[in-house]
Amino acid sequence: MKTRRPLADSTAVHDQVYEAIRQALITGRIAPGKGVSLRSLAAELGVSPMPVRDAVRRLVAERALAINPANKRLSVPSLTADRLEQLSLARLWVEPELAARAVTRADTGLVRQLQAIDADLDEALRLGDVDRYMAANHAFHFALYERAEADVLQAMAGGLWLQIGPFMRVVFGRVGADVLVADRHAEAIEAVRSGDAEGARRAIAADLSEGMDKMRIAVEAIA
Amino acid sequence: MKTRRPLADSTAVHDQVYEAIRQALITGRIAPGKGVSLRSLAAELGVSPMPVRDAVRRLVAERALAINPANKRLSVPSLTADRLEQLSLARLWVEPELAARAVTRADTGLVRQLQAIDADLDEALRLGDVDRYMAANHAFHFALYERAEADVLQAMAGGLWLQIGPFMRVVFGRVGADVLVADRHAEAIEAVRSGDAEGARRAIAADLSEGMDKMRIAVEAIA
DNA sequence: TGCAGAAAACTGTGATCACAGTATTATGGA
DNA sequence: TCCATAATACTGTGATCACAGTTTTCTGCA
Repeated sequence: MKTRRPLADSTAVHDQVYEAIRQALITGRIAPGKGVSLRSLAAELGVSPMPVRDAVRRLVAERALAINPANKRLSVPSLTADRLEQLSLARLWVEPELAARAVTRADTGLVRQLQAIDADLDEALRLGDVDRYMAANHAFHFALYERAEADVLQAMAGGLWLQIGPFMRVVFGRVGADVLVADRHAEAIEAVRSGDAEGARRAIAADLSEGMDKMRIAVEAIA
Repeated sequence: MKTRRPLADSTAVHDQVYEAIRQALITGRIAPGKGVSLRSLAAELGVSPMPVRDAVRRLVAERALAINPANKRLSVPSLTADRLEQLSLARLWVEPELAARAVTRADTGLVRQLQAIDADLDEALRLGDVDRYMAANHAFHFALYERAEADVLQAMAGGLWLQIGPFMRVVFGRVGADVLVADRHAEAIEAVRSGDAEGARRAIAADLSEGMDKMRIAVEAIA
């Protein structure tokens, strides 16, 4: 099977594979605890195992995938209450900080972008489309964080989302998306619009805090 | 060149390579901005390029190595003031938290271990052995953090340390190790011994804060 | 001596194979 | 029908090669 492509787009295959798996994880299309393998992923994505190996290595480093130390097999980490607590704490520190920094660099274009994403998010909620909701929620937060121009912190936030993504999907898939209609996005947008950095910090902190609380309750109920 | 070894120790070759490069970075034996390559690293370590490739992929994901997007070549990231500020902020949040958690799980064995490492550190300082100092300083902090039993946070701290390591070495190599004789390790050990979580939090925060301040000044002086 | 331009060396990437384990499935006997 | 055991399939790991692109070195002309 010759998969050599004309490389019209210059991005390396392993980057595309990474992005594909990453999206699958963030939107929770791969369930926690589920086992995956290099060859199965490769077959699914229509590429050779080699770039998958590169992408997986990266995802393991980001703790978005785990290696069973006994048999060295790959799996999506299953979320424990302890892990959830640590991830919550970390998100609650880094993400409000990014939001506050973003405000000082914001413009009306960002406000419009956030409003558009939020509208899409609301529609996804109304339709009960969990996949689309997950993607829109991610897009909202990172459109904002991107503006902070703090690559180290943003990378940290990205890693945390990646770890918590599969979780969210399981929880919301069971509990129903209607639980999370109440977010603080409007509040955050207003803070960005009015240049209120501390307001944005509070809004994002509240958004995360409430979301994680719901997850905590749901995780306990499931486990 | 047959490098197949008897695999007496079960750890995979790419893990050993990772650890070797990691140590080289943490102790600053590879200078920031310096270019490296898969094959040169492989030759240096006496292994084939394949496990090096795996290890490097992991280090890039941890931002301990960087890929030049233009020519895709590897290098050790050079530290900017902006990057230093973000890393400081992140360390200042996560590491005191780990220290505080560690205290609640500490025992006399940990205290003795920390004292031993600190003694080694002091001797390295007296001898002016920067390599040994760097290794001992890392050992001290992570012997403590290890006890927190918070793998997510500890991984974050490890990643931050990995990013800041090459930096520290350059700064202290130029400025001389005598600048940093004053640390807060004794204070931290005492807090661990007496079970004072908040004291440990303060001690580690002060230790980091003062260390990073020195680095900030040195970086500005150099740049 | 200086400087184009060709040649060689080196770069990361991807494919393919071999290997030693582990897990799964099939098989045979009670 | 049930269970131990053998056979098969599948796993990650490492080695080796090919390739296209970039960088460095060498060469020959002025």
